[in-house]
Amino acid sequence: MELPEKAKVFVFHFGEMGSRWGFNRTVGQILALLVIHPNALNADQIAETLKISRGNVSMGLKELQSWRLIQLQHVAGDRKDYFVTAGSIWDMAKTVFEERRKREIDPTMSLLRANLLEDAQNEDEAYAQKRIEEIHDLLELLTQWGDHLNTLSPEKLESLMKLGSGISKLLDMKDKIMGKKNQE
Amino acid sequence: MELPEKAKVFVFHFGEMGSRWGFNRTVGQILALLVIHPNALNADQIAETLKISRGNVSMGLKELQSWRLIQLQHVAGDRKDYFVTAGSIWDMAKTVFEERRKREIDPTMSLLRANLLEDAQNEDEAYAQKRIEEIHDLLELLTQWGDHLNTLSPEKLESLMKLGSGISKLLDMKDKIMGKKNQE
DNA sequence: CATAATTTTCAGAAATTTCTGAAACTTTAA
DNA sequence: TTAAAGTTTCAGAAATTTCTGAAAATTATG
Repeated sequence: MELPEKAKVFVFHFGEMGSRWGFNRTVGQILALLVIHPNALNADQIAETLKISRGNVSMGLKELQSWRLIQLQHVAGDRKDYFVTAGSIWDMAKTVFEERRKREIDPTMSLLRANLLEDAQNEDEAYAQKRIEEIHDLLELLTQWGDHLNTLSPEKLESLMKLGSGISKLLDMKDKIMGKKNQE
Repeated sequence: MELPEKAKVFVFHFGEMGSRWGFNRTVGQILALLVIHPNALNADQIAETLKISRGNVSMGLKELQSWRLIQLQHVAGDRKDYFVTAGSIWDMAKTVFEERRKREIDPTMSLLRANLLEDAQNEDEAYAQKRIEEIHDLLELLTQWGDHLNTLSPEKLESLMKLGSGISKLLDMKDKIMGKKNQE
């Protein structure tokens, strides 16, 4: 299956960018291909289209499944495994955030927390701990906020994001109405 | 300068994680070292502490400066260049977001936009364009939102993030008050 | 200006990551 | 069962990234 030029550019770009998002070039290419392809594809088709080895495709598909970004789909009368992307673009973005958090933020948080449990032996260590605490608190704030946003319905989330500068006004409004409640 | 065990663990961890955040191991280690160190450090001190070559440190410092994460600082009576982290942890996080956006999101957006300007030649291309448009719109929404959040004062931003599930209520409140205004 | 101190550069070495393809394994169905 | 169809694994090859260290370039000082 020969890819039209436009599609090629897209797939290659996502190959390069893919590495920024936590996976390697071919994994990025496979995902991009599945995103723009209207039908489910099997491993042989992917290998042929991207001109990569069958084994590499197998590993890439496994990786994408572990990221929950693609799904196996059976095609009637065909024994091969076919794959499609899992959910909408929006769903996939959410999944990438969640997975990256699990893989990158959570381990860091544990490490920082463990560090903060120990006693500082001198002034320098006390300084280091202060900084580590700042990092920890920032990450905690960010991840908790992410969790909250995740609980919002897509519509609410979208309307929140589209508020733009309205957010500032809304916050003022809230402060006026809620008043001193939270300042005791 | 020998690093205490606790500091070592932190620095090495950020070395590993650093690569996730867009730079390589030594760059991550140098940044981590500067974060927890109370005083400015020069290239020789960094090289000795991290046991890496002088040339590598030079490249790493250049990289961190291009990220605007560290700053040159002169020490009276010393000709060497000393470095400290640029701003608070919060400032640095903001900077990382901004820089990554510039390096990763913006080029992707241009590519997607260019693709959308072309006409689809057939049904498959039309499908691909639809998906590409979804990605484009999502990225645009995210980056614009990021821009808005960036304009908020740190206090407001923090109070917004700490709202937690209050966000949902606040949005409902807004809808009630603003009423049908936006639904015409 | 000369030279000493410091930083930067960059070719090649080392380390790491990714990829291939043949062999091993699994599943299906005759 | 057995064999055919399909998938996964993984050792070694290839590609890529990172690192070193000596030489070149830059900057400061007497």
